Amino acid sequence: MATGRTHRPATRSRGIPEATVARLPLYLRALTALSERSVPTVSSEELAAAAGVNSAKLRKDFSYLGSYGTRGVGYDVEYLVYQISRELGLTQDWPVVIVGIGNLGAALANYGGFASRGFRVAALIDADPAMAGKPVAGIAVQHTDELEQIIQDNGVSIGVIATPAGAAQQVCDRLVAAGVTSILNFAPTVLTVPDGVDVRKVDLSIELQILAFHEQRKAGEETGQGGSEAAEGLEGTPAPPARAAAAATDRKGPDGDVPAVMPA
Amino acid sequence: MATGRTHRPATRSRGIPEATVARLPLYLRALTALSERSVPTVSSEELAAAAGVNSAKLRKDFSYLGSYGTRGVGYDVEYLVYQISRELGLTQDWPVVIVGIGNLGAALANYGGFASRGFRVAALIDADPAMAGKPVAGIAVQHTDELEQIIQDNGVSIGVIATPAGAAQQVCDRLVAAGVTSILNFAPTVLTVPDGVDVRKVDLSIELQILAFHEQRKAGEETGQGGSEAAEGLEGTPAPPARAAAAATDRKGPDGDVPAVMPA
DNA sequence: ATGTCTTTGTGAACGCGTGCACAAAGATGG
DNA sequence: CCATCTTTGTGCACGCGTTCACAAAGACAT
Repeated sequence: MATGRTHRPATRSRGIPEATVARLPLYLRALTALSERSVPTVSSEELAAAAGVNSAKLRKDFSYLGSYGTRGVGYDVEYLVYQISRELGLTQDWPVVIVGIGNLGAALANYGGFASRGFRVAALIDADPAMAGKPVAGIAVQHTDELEQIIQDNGVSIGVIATPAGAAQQVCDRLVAAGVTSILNFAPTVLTVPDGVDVRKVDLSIELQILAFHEQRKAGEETGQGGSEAAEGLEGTPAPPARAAAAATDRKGPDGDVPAVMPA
Repeated sequence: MATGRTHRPATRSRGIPEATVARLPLYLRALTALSERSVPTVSSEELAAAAGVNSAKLRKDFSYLGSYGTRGVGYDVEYLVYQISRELGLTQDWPVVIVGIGNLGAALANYGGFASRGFRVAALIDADPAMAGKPVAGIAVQHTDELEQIIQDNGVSIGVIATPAGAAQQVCDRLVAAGVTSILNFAPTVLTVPDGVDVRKVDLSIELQILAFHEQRKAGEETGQGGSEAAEGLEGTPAPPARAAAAATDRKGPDGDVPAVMPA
């Protein structure tokens, strides 16, 4: 409560919808590009196109941050870059540790997108003693034993897990115990964390599976036959006695392309 | 999604909600683990816990697929594994090409999660002539010139883009022109694609930025003052125009979005 | 068979996010 | 100073997704 400022629109700080937060980095990227081209101002329509979203949505998103635009003109690029950066907390430097320096971990360490936006790789950690001391992306890999010390010394609050699935939870526990409160998880596992700790996961195989679903659907629509009818192939699969039969008959029908969805 | 008109007027193409589709891979993973432990059946409560979701949500998700459970008992693990696999289109083999074999591309090529679920890396493609022929993950890298031929010969419909941002759109266009209809994009760029083409993006830096936002919020609550307070520093200038100068100084270097891998 | 007990499947209410459409705000020109 | 034109900011309606709560369905014991 610094100034006696009348209550700022409650929309401030707390009220920003999660969906909006997720888009802010997108806007920031588009704005940065404009900034580099020395574009002074931009309209919601133009910026929305650059970010790949609807202009109304963009305006509403910005409205949660405040009234930073000028009617009849648009938004001041530099000003908006600063406001969004501040809102996202990118005006400060975030030390990050990457645990698990395999192919993915190394790729992340080399990823320019990190350093370019207020994130600094404070340390690379791996459980393999043979990796210790080995330089990756210009940084010497350290052994897991030093994990706690590293986090404390650097005041790290964000950790990236790029270990095999089997080690993820254990690493996660140690990170949290050491003080990390935000985790970006690349391991294909569900992490359990105490309240107050944020976890975001990036799952490569899941993304592909989702694409496969749509791909199959597209193929099914074209040919008039989809994968739905595959229930027949159950013969070879171990299925529950009664259930297999029941489901099969249930879905039998003209087989058309009656999806596995049954309206009541 | 990504960009362009991914707006699906919901042709009621399929009754399965997008949110449900996104969770199916999660259930599948948990079920596979149970299957390996030879667990015969599982209740919605147990499975939900393993997948990290609410049990009611899980039951509703499954209800879109059909009635595959047995009241009083639960779900037959093997049967459900098959049903979900089929629904996701994983009972068939999907040839995939990875374009851009830098650190990230190599990591993806080595990622076991792909091959283990019906995805087969048909080819690795890179624009650097020096990479051609070089084996990565046991597969010889091929030059971009052969992209179209590779896609046709292998009947590839899913492409993964791991190139620098600058090359992404161009690669995307070529992939689409050659017949690819689903794209997984790792480049920090908004891709524009024609209708009928699905694009999913994985943006490492965006995920970190979202974490930073929450981290800042947490820090702000603790100290009783936080990021919002930072606004005070600028409180003197309510008008955008003057703001530009101040904001510009804090942004050092043009950096922009440096791609994950390889040079342009 | 019948009753009890477990777990599913789902109707209904609720909340969030999206997109439309328009009034208000400010720039611009006469 | 007034008229006109551009673009923001937002009230509102709609649809999707989540969650609750419970009846129905089946297993199991007696």
